[in-house]
Amino acid sequence: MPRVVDHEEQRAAILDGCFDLFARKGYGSVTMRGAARELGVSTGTLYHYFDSKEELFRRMFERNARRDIVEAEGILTEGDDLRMRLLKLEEYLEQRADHLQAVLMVAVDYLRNHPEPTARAFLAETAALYREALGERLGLPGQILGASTFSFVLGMILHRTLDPAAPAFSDQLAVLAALA
Amino acid sequence: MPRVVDHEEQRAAILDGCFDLFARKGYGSVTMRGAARELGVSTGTLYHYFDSKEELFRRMFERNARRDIVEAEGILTEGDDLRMRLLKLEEYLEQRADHLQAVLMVAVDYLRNHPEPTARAFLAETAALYREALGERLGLPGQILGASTFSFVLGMILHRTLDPAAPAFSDQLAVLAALA
Amino acid sequence: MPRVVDHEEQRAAILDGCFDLFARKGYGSVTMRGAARELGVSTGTLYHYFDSKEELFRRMFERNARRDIVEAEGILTEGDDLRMRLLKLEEYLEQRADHLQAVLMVAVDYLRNHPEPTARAFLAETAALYREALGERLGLPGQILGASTFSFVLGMILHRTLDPAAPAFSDQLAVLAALA
Amino acid sequence: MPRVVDHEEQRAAILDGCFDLFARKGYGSVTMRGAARELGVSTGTLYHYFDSKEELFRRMFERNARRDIVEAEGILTEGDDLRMRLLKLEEYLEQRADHLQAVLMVAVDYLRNHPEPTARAFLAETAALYREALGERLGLPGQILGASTFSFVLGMILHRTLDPAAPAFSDQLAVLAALA
DNA sequence: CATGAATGAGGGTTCATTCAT
DNA sequence: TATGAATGAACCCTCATTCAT
Repeated sequence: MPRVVDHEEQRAAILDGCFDLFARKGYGSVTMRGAARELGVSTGTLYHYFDSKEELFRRMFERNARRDIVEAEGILTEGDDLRMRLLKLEEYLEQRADHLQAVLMVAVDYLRNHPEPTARAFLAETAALYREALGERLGLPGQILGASTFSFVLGMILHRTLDPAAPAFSDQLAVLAALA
Repeated sequence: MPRVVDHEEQRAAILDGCFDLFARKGYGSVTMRGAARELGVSTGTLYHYFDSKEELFRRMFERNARRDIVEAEGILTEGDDLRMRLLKLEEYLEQRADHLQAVLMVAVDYLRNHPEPTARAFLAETAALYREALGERLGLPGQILGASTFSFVLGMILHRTLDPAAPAFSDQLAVLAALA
Repeated sequence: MPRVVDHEEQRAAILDGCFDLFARKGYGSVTMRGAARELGVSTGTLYHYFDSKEELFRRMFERNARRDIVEAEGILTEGDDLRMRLLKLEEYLEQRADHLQAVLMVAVDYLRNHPEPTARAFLAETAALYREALGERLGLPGQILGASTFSFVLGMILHRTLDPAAPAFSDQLAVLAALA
Repeated sequence: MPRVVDHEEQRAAILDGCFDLFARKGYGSVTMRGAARELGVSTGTLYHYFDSKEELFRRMFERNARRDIVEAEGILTEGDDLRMRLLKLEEYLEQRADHLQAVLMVAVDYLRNHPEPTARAFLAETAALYREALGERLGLPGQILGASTFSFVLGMILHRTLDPAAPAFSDQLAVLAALA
């Protein structure tokens, strides 16, 4: 037997250690050497577990998305009325604002570095995961309503990223709640 | 001082020729050599007019923003009622969807390549230009309402970028119009 | 000592499985990991049986040479007259052209990757095996005649490798036969 | 104007400086960094003049072939009878043995590193240059005779490369002359 | 005996920028 | 003013070999 290491566990450990790095610096600015150094392994080891930088990124990104969704589902408990659920959403967004900004940034960044259709498809799938979770948890009837709300959330996050002086999520969501 | 005129004309010509390049390939994938070749000048000339790739980008980006806004103002004519103005917005967005997606992408892309505060500040300013133009033209009372609508527009564009299967702008704006 | 038997069998199995790999991809392009995978063993096992990639190659190469010679001797039966034997040679060469090209390629390839005198000496020895077998089987009197014929055969193989449009072995050998 | 350098002259200077390196170490063992160092330029400069290692090699190889042929033609003067011309060939081969061995080695080496059909085609073309020059200069009637002689010459060179103890060119050519 | 995880120097190549002309 | 040759650090990735298990 080789060094007593559970292959899948190691992969997971690397992925977990990677998210921050990608989130902080962006896809294009993460170097495999840098990642290896940060993780305390060699570049060879990184390539032992992942075929390429892109594969490393994709697995990390998907893993993160699933975790985000689980976490969101823990907060956006069903059953309450819509106003209540919007408040929960606000709480979640505010709590995880930095993280979500990072996710968005890194997604766009990845897209720019990989213009191939497969990369687009990968991101579309992952975006759908988030969108569906949001629509479901918010109990919004109809696809379009869910997608529009997702657009709004996406936009608020991006808006704040581009301009930190953008209004708080709570204020913007209040507009939505008032209309609803 | 005819020299100066030529000088400024050259600068402008370079900037105009640059937007497509940045939009198509992204900030990180534009090389100064490539840009020079595409523009039919030498790298030396590029550096004669602009101190760095970043300066080239900034001037190009700002110039584009001003043009976008002028164009939008031509379409989002004031005077009509809100529903009418939302229809005009829809028309503008649909017409310029690709361009606006590119602008968004390139902005985020630039941010990732330049994490310094000055870069953030530059983008925040430019974002404000767009936001204010939108609020004004739509005749939305109150900053927050304007900012929220801007978030929504931003989100729709980004949503479509991440997932081309996202609902059409018209459908999403219809949700907004129905609420209003 | 059944252990020893197994051991030697394993070595032989590895060597036999290796030739194709080296022939197909060339010395420089065979990786120990790739070889291990193809053979269905681990890199560790490879290194257990052979000290280095070079040793693996040498043993494989020599083993192959011996087999080639045995095979050639089966075809180039003595006793016939020279013209007859040249026809047999032609038959053998045509039959095994691809294999012989591969042997030649891999030999040169190995030489380039190991410029040390010991590597040259190893190849010189192996070349002598082929040359002597050829001279003997063809019944050529004198070393120089044998060596010259060997040069010619070598040249035909290399010629065809460099330029697949080179004349067929039969046509070239006909020139030789006509002179003889 | 940029640094006063004739582009084509520089290219030629690099190519000339490269041959020895490739000949000495083989295609696979020449690194662009190493080549740059040896030539006293930076890797960037190498890539300024040649798109890739392969292009550098090809141009160098073809240039060398043309020079070889010009040189051979200077020695293998026409007009003499065949025996005389074979003596001249012997003189040329002996004089340039090391060089020709190197050419052969590097050609095979290149083939192993670039298995693509275009690489084969390139080598086939270059081989044809040598073959035709030889046939013409030796005044050999018929394609097959020329090609066979080329095979023989190729074989002698390779033979000597594989086994330095192989008979001298003169002795082997004497066999040919005796037959003719 | 056998495994395969781990290493890290080194591979080809890119690119923002400088500067002699 | 304009040119483009030159730089060299840094990029992603490979691979022979080692060694803990």
